[in-house]
Amino acid sequence: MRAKLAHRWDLTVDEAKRLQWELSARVKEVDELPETIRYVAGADVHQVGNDQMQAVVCVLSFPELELVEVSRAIVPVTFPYVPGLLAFRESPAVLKAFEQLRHDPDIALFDAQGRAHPRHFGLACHMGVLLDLPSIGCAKSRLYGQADEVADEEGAMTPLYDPVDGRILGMVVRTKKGSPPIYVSVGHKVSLETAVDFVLQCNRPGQRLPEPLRLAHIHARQRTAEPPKPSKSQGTLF
DNA sequence: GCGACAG
DNA sequence: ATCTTGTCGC
Repeated sequence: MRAKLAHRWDLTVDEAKRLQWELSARVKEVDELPETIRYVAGADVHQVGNDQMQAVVCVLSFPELELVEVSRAIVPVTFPYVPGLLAFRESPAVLKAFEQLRHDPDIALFDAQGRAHPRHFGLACHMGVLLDLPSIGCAKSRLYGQADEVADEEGAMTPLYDPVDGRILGMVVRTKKGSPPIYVSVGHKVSLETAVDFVLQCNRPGQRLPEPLRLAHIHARQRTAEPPKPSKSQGTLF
């Protein structure tokens, strides 16, 4: 699937922040997803070497959670890691991986924040808006917001608040007893309630991360076996 | 000025 | 994210 909205990515830090403020107004925090979810996507990005980003999108059937497709894209690094501007570093690779999908997902989970972001526009919101796809942010650690401690019981959760206005930005969820909680927030076209419920439905017992992201993480870690470059010596020596 | 800071 | 093996614990 291709993005329905596009913009340049080679922006300055200030321009990028301004764009986030503008685009954050386009986020829809109400459920606007298909009656029946057939495919769920999980996207993760890993840095390869020092100058390349590799994105992997895994599409799983729902609610079976069986892997049906893996898309992979490698793109050169064009933006530094700046807290709050992760999307400008990883999105080009993510969008390319989504373009190559043969099975379009009904919703996508991202290994990043959604509305739980200083400008309420984390990577999950960014991808959801550009792809016009229901999306959910599911990060392994906190970027922005305050929350109480979460009980160490599977399924326990507590709200994540904006320190400025007290608004609820997301939910801190303990998906696995004894492990750090995950930060779930709205990406696009879903309510926070639906987002949390969906993440839990994608979670396999004993796992900290929802299956789509767990698999994307595993696949993204593996470097693509370099396609044998056409070489004169190949097949012509001797 | 100081601490915090998705991946 | 990455540099990196074994190891302590359920």
